[in-house]
Amino acid sequence: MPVPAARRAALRRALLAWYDAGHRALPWRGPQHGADPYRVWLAEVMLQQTQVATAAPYFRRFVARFPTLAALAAAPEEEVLALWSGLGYYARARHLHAAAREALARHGGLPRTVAELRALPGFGPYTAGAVASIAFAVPAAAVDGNVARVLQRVFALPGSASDAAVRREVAARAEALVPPARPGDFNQALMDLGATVCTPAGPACPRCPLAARCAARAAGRVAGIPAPRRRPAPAPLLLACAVVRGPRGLLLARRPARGLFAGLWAPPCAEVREGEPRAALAAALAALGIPGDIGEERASLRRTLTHRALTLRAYHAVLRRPGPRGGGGELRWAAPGELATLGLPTAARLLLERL
DNA sequence: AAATCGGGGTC
DNA sequence: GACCCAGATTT
Repeated sequence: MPVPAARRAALRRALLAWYDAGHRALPWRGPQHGADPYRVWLAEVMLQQTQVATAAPYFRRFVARFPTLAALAAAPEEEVLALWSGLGYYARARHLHAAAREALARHGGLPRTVAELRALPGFGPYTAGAVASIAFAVPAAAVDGNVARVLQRVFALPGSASDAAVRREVAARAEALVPPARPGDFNQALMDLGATVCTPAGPACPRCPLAARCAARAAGRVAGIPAPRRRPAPAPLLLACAVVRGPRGLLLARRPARGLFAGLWAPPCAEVREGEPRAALAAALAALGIPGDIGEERASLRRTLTHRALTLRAYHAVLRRPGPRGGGGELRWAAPGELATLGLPTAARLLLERL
């Protein structure tokens, strides 16, 4: 169903006026209108499935170390992951790094069209639209969780935001609504509104610039739109980890390039079944080329991720042969003071704190 | 279409 | 504990 032109114009006007009257001051929003495309991109990636308050300190550290796309492209992946450590969804960092190199080589910087952006690693429909509209003033939609919720309510589109048919309908409305002028401000206004006013629970409708034009409000259905999504319970996962100490610190192994905590450093771990963690952990050490003997359990930690109920158990272990010599490989030693500068997942940091 | 991939904020 | 967050990629 198309949005009538008059309604479209009224929604745009009300939203941009609200945005101009006092949007949030955020580290990636430059003082003047034209934002730095690299900073816009970095912010969008960090903000994927991540709240503004969580991402902001990471953003500051990241741009301090890598102020430009060229600086990022020149860095080793290892350092990029270290700066991402604790933020989660680490594939984002690897894709960001790969995309920086690719964009520099092929376009001399970030390309300016949705299609070209979309072809880079880590650019999905949302991020391509957000960067194109905010950094390059391309009238493209950028539908994130906030925008989807706002539009579902404004147009009274029932159902869960994860439903494919709902997503298609919301995307179509968003495309039709983005104005040719100030598309980036318009998209950010929708996001700000969703984050600060049209919140998932207990939205502040009396403060909403769109309240008079909101179909869900008119129908008294704001609380039921969108419908909550049901997630399956996280599957249990037991990881046994070897705590190996040497003269140069604690032994770390790089996680495999795919899967959980991919590419990060952690004590050598093995996914094990309840009951035989030691044998499985010994086999994992042998597979790494460092056979060892597994001793007593030293610490354990439970942690729930979105789709995993993680249990980590740390076992004291002694190598039968000397461990790795230098860096550059899949194994390394880390002195206690070094851990903070390395890319470890939060679960591993918390486990080590308990030793 | 469903699963995978973190961590934290919020009620 | 449930639900969500400026989602993308793989299967």
